[in-house]
Amino acid sequence: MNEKFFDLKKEKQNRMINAGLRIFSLNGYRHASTDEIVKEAKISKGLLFHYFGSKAGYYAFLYDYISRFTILELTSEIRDPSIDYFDLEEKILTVESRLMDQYPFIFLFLESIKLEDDGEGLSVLSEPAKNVFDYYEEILDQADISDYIRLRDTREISALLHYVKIGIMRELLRDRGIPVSDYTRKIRSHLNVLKHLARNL
Amino acid sequence: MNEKFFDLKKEKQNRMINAGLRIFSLNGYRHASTDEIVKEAKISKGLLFHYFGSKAGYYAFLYDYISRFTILELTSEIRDPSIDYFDLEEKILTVESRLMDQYPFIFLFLESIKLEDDGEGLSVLSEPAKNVFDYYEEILDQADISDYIRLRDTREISALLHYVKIGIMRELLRDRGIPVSDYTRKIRSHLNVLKHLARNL
DNA sequence: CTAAATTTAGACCGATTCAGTCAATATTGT
DNA sequence: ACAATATTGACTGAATCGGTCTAAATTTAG
Repeated sequence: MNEKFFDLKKEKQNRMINAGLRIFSLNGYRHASTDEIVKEAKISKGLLFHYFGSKAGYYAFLYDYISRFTILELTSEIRDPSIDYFDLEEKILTVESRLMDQYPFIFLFLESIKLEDDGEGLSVLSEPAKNVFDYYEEILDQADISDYIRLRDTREISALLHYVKIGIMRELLRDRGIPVSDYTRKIRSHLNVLKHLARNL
Repeated sequence: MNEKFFDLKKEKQNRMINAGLRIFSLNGYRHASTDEIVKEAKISKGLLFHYFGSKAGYYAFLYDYISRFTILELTSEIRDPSIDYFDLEEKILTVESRLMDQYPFIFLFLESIKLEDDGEGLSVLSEPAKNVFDYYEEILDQADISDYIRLRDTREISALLHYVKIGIMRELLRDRGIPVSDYTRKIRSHLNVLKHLARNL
């Protein structure tokens, strides 16, 4: 990629990043067209290829940039994960909300990579310092669950919460008019239901 | 469509139906190619157009057939929805399992229609007798929740369960080797976690 | 102000993919 | 054996694809 991309105005950078996150999440690598991406980003086609060289290069950049950024934000906010499990989940949610304010489709993009089956798309994904999903598992395993003795472990609730998050984010994909804060609020509400249920075990 | 489709061997009918359900769920109407569908269904291209006339006609058939079939199975199995809420959810799950044995991607297909934004794809969807999603809401609202006094209503748990179902089904989309029974078991396990939590309120 | 350097646009290209057709072949029923 | 029906897949023109390139717009330097 062309490093001068980072000299562009932040707003334009984000438009170019968000367009890719949305179109790739929606259609997968193969069916995501660069025409659709530049239209969404409101830039010319030449510009995309000027900065990223190729569709594959652009895809690789997005994955690398977004996964590093996510891990960075999580590590800096959550220095000690051995706190109460639901407090940790809330903290994670706070970080995710902030990330989504800037990149609404960030987690749908990461999720869509799990479904990716196109050879070219897959071959181009670098393994960033530490895989995002592994990182989640790692910190959630350190959480304190002593308040919920009847809960053997939290994996099932974490998985459940993950499904809820993805489900609500996919609703965001549909209607672009709805602000991100609405989704954060919804997710927090579901988290509270679960917390409430678990507290009373 | 050509009604003689129903004279084909059931196995071939189902192959033709399931291929469409999978490819349309995965890619949406516009990016789902008939080439990919006939390859998945192991039939020739001519055959698809012989029975359904056009891509749009095929899409319309799938929606109409699948949503009628789903409602039919639900109504015949659940004659009285005013039973205990979690018992009702289990009953629904049983019907869904049976449906997924025959059409593994049935609910992902219905879900994907919510995201559909292609003009031609949308214009062709007939409103079947009663919308599937409305039907779900209707019966779930009749459930008995007197055992869970602290639960104001079940909407939030139903929504949560829906997200879990869709999430697990999407995992099914990835790896075609895994049998449907695995997914049913997983969903049932999550349902049990929720039931267990709610019972102890 | 001007000229050089840089950024951006979008028409354009050859290749590929698309929905749909159709003449030929295979299968079925009598 | 023969007619009727079911099925195939090569083929078509149109559209779309990733990527290029020249020229215009904008910014920077003197």
